Formats: sequence, structure tokens, C-alpha cells
Amino acid sequence: MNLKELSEKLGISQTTVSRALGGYPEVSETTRQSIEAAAQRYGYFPNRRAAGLATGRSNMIGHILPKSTQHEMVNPIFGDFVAGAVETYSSRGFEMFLSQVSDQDEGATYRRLLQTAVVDGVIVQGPRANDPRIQTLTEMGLPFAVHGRSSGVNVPYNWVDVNNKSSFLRATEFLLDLGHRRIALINGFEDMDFAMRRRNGYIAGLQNRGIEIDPSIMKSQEMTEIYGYHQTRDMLTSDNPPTAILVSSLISAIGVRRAIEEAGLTMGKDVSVITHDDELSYLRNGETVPIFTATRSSVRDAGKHVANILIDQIENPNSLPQTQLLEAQLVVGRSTGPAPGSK
Amino acid sequence: MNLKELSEKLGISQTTVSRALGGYPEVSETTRQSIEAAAQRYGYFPNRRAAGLATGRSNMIGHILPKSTQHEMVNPIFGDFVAGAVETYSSRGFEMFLSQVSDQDEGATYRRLLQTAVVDGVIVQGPRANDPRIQTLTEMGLPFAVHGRSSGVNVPYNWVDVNNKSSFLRATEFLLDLGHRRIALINGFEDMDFAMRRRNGYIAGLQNRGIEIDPSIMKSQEMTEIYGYHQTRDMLTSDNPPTAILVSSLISAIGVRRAIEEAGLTMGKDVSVITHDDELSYLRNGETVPIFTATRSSVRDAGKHVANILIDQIENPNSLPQTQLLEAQLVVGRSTGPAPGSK
DNA sequence: AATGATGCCCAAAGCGCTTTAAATCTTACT
DNA sequence: AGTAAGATTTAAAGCGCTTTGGGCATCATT
Repeated sequence: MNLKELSEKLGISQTTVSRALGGYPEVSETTRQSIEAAAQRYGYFPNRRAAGLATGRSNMIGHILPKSTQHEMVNPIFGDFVAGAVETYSSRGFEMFLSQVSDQDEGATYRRLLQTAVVDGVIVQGPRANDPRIQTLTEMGLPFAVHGRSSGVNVPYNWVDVNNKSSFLRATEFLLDLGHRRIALINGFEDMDFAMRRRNGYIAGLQNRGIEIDPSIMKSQEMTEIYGYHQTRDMLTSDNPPTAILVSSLISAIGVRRAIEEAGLTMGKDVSVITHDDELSYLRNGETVPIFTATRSSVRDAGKHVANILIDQIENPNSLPQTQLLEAQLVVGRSTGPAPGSK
Repeated sequence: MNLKELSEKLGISQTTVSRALGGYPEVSETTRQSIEAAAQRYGYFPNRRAAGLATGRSNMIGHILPKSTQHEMVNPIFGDFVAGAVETYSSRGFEMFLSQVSDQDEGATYRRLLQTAVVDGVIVQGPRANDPRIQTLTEMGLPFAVHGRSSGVNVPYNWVDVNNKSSFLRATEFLLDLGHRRIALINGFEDMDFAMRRRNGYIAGLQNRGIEIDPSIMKSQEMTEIYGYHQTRDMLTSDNPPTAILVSSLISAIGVRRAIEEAGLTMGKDVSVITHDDELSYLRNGETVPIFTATRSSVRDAGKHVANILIDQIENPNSLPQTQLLEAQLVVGRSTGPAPGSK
């Protein structure tokens, strides 16, 4: 059933049927009702491709999955972030488009997405410092919003980010206050902007108290469970093991705990751990009392916010870019305690 | 730049340009080359909406995210499954469409997707026994492929599934051979087809050896870490604790391990554990030697296969449904050992 | 009674592409 | 030279929708 057939069946012009269904005012209430009833009865919905062709809008938001071997974007937070974004999309009449692309072609892909008119805007994930995508997209005029920020980019753009620096600064101070002096950092890849900021927070925390930075206990890699395990095991068997560890991801923190327990030590007593907690739906950090003391910020909420900001931009193309800095909570769990040997 | 402009610039008809770019044979090699060069130079790509309108194809595959409170489809395997599917899509010229929908509207959504001509086919995830979606989609004539199967449905349809029953049968037998007689099952929701099959495998394994089934050590719920932890903790403190546990998900197995260690016991010695391992990219089950003995089958590969089967169906609408039963490996790790007290 | 508003409705153009049917140009063969 | 067959190319018709620019009643205003 298409518009033409429906309008013939009703003996009403396509124009009027289209308007009635589109909610436009220049249709009398009686005809509108009969049209809506008929549409309902025949299960009619406008063909989105045709509508898009006519209006120039697709009501789709693109997400690009870089297909690189190095950084695995299909990480645990991907699912929750997408779930948040999709929730917003569906409530605002949009849908999500996902495409995979080799790393170096990302610019070309955006250009193609714009040229082929398949999305109204895109979400940029995993920004690095001076991320070239922001420049490219700005020049192209394809609406976009970034999950995270990109240090060094000074054109205005839409973004939503957690205050990574202040989170890790506070976490570091919390450990210092507990008497810890040797604090390790198990971070993500430091060309990722969020990881850089976390490191900066950590360093600032130590320096404020005049503690020397030791690169040998600052790790940086993709945040898997195994990675957390390895780094912790290695550090715990070194000459000068840390008494506390700051971890960038709950997944890695699980590996950290495994290494601590395997070494016959107790987390929260012999070694304190603070992790960043994205509040993943299937991997909660404990219940009422968190397993890990954590800097907590829901990645799902971030997804909702980014999506909203992008849709605002699409619906109102001349509006100024919006930004949103989410403050993480520092929640205390059972993985932290006074430094061993401190009075 | 659109087709009209490009063809005017070249002084060649739109027809020929379209054919040259589409790779049709009735274009001379010389004109084809000049057309391709020009398209390249101007960054021309055909507008997909317009092309879709003309051909009736969208080259998009739909995934539906049910938005229910009970079952969380954005589970850890979602990301990897999607990554696998998207890999196939991108190699075969398709893209992914994701939409969220409240549980009860799923039928209506499929109908809408078909009517609005937005996808060429859909992937069905998380099938239950007698899943009504299969019937609906078959009747509608919207191509689809299922990740998993649906017991009780006897129309033919496209599916890819792991042999859940035989995996859990083998795992059970493996534990029995090690002398375990009290084996618990921590399963997913048993209205999910895969969970039902796993339970059947487990039960068959026990019954083959004449061991009585004890419902009090057969658990069924959403497979989170916390769930694995709770169930294990409760069972270990009961009168008649199990000496071995079969777990349906690595995430829950992590919780199982936590409970075992918290009880002061050793996994692989006091309590044996076998988990199903979906080979999640960010949550590997150890390295050369697995942490957990596991029934292993890559969910990412499953995503690739399902996508391929669906695209085959779309490109060849009259072909018969394809099915694929993947056999899981039983890989031995450090979480299993002889039953305590067995000679 | 003539005029201007207002409310409803419609015909037709146009979005950018693919593809059918037909035209033109070559080449091959009598 | 004349013609059929084959190779290229083109004009034009859709695909199904939205939206512009009128048109025709109806109603209130001078």
C-alpha cells in the first residue's frame, strides 16, 4: 500500500493524505480522522526513502566503527553507549546507522555518507588529541557530536565528556589521603584523549603533594582483563611494588584483582584499587556497597546526551555547538584502605 | 554533485553515466574510463536514497533492540556479535540499521520496516522457544536470519547456532569423568532457547549416568557478574554444596570465581568450574592456558555467518533457507580438577 | 452586493536515481 | 553499394513522497 493507492481508495488527493498524516494544519478535522483511520486499517506508513528523497532528510544518525587492528572499538562500553544513544533516537524519531571502515578512510567515509545522503549526522567516538575528524566534519558541514573531547582542537563543536582529569585527580588525592605514596596507573592508550586527561589528573594529584612521577608504574594499553592482570602481576613482583593502583576500566580492574589475589594479597588491605566505572549494565560494580572504589559515570547516559545534542543540531542547523561536561562521582567501595604500614 | 550535473559536465547522458558507474557491460571502455575518472575527481557517489527508490533495495540490514526491562539485550556479547556482522556487511556492500522497540511491538516494527522500505532484511537475536517473530517474518516475506534457533518452530528458516546441547552434555560428562557427582548449573533465562538447550544437555549428561537432577542447584537468570556471585555464594554455604559448577557465560563465571575465592576455596581444586566462552574480544579467557575450562565458540564468527546467510537470501530470494550448526570446542583450563575426596 | 479573508483541497513539479524502449552509429556480410 | 546484426548511446518513464502555487467554497466585512 502506498500513498497513491491509499488516496485513491479514499477518493482524496495525495497532497491531503500526506498532510493529514504529517500533522499539518490545513486539513479539516473530519477528513484527517478518516484518513488516519484508513492508514491504520491498511497499515500504511510512508516509504522512508521516498520521503527522504523529497525532504532531504533521512532521520538516521551514523556511527562509524573503525576497523583497526590496534584499537578495538567493539569494547565493553560500546554496547551500553549505543543503547543510550538508540534510546534517544527512538524517542526523537531517529534511527541508527552503523558502518565499518578501515582507519585511514574515515575522512572519505564521512564524505561518502554526506554525498550519498544516507545520514543526517554522525557520532564521533574515541577522539584523540588533535583528532582530524573534527576538522574534516566541520569543513564538510556534516552535523556531528563527539563522545569525549579532543585536546588541541579549538574550533567549537558538539561534545559530551566526563571530567576525566578531575576524576583521576580526586581519586589520586583520595589514595594519598589514605597514606599511599606509591600509586600505579593502569590506563588506556594514551593517544586517546580520555586517557591523556586521566593521566594528567593523576600526575597533577601526585605533584601537588610533591611526589615524584615514576613512569615505570604508569601503564598504557588497550583495557582488557588480561592487560590489567599482567601489569599488576609484573608490578607486584617488582622491587618496589605499588600499594595502590588506579585503573581506567572495570574490565581491567577485574584482571587487577585476579593478579592481587593470585599473589596471595588482599585487595583493599595490601593493595588498594580505584577504577573508573562506566556503569555497564551487565557488569555492575557490586550492589549497595561497590566492590571497587570507583570514579563512576554512566556511559549509557553519555550516549543519551550525545544523541540529544546531535539531534538538536540537526533540527536547528544554525544553533551554536553545545557541550556538556559530566562530573563523575567518587564512590567508595571495598577495594581501598589505608596504606600498609602507615600509622 | 549529482548525476545530472556530472553527466552535463561530461556531455554524456545520465543513463550512460549511471551504467558506467554501475559496472554494466553496454558501455565502451573509453567512455567508462573517462566517466570513472570524472566521478573520482568530483567525489561523486550516487545518492543512496534515490538509488534505493529506483531499485527497491536499500542495502541495509536491520537489527532490532528490544527495549524490555526484563531482558537486557545490550549484553556483553552484543558488541562482538555486531562487530562480526558488520564486518560481513561492509565486505558485501551492506550496512547496518539499528532500532529500538518495546517488546510487544516487535511484530508491528517488522511490518513498519518492510512497509517503509528501509531495510532489505533483518537479523533476529535472542530467540525463545516457539518464537512468534519467525512466523511473523515468514508470513510478511521480509528476509531474515536468526542467531540461534527456536524449538517448536517447524517452518524452515535461516539460522546459525552453536550446538548448545552437545556442548553442555560434553562439559557435564567431563566433570562426571573427574568424579564430580554434585554439579550445579548457572544458566541464562530458560525461556531463551539457547538456555533451554544447554539445560537439556546438562540433564542428559547426568541422567546418562543415573544421577538425580536437583532443581535446587539449577539456576536461571540474566547472566551478570553479580548473578554468578550470588548463586555461587548461596550454594556454597548450603548443606550440600556442589563440587562443580557449569556456567553459561564468562561474565557470570567471573562472579562465580569471586564467590569461590571469597569463601576461602580454590577454583579448580575445591570447586571446578566450566563456563561457556563466547571469545569476547576484550574479555579473553586467559591466554595459552585458559583461566576457565570452557565450551568455546566465537560469537563474532557467528555474527559473520548469520550476516552472510541473510545476504545470500536477499540476493537470491528463491533460495532455500540455510542453516549452520557450529560445534563448540571443549578447551581445558585451570578451573577444573578431580572432585575433592574422589580417589 | 461586492470585496477580502479564511479554510480546505488539489494538480503537478521535483527530489536523484535506474532502467526500458528506442535511436544512432559501426561493423560484417551479401 | 546495401543491409542486417551488433555495439553504444539516449530520452523518458517511473520509484513514492513532499510541497509549491493555485483554486474553490464559505464566511465576515464594507
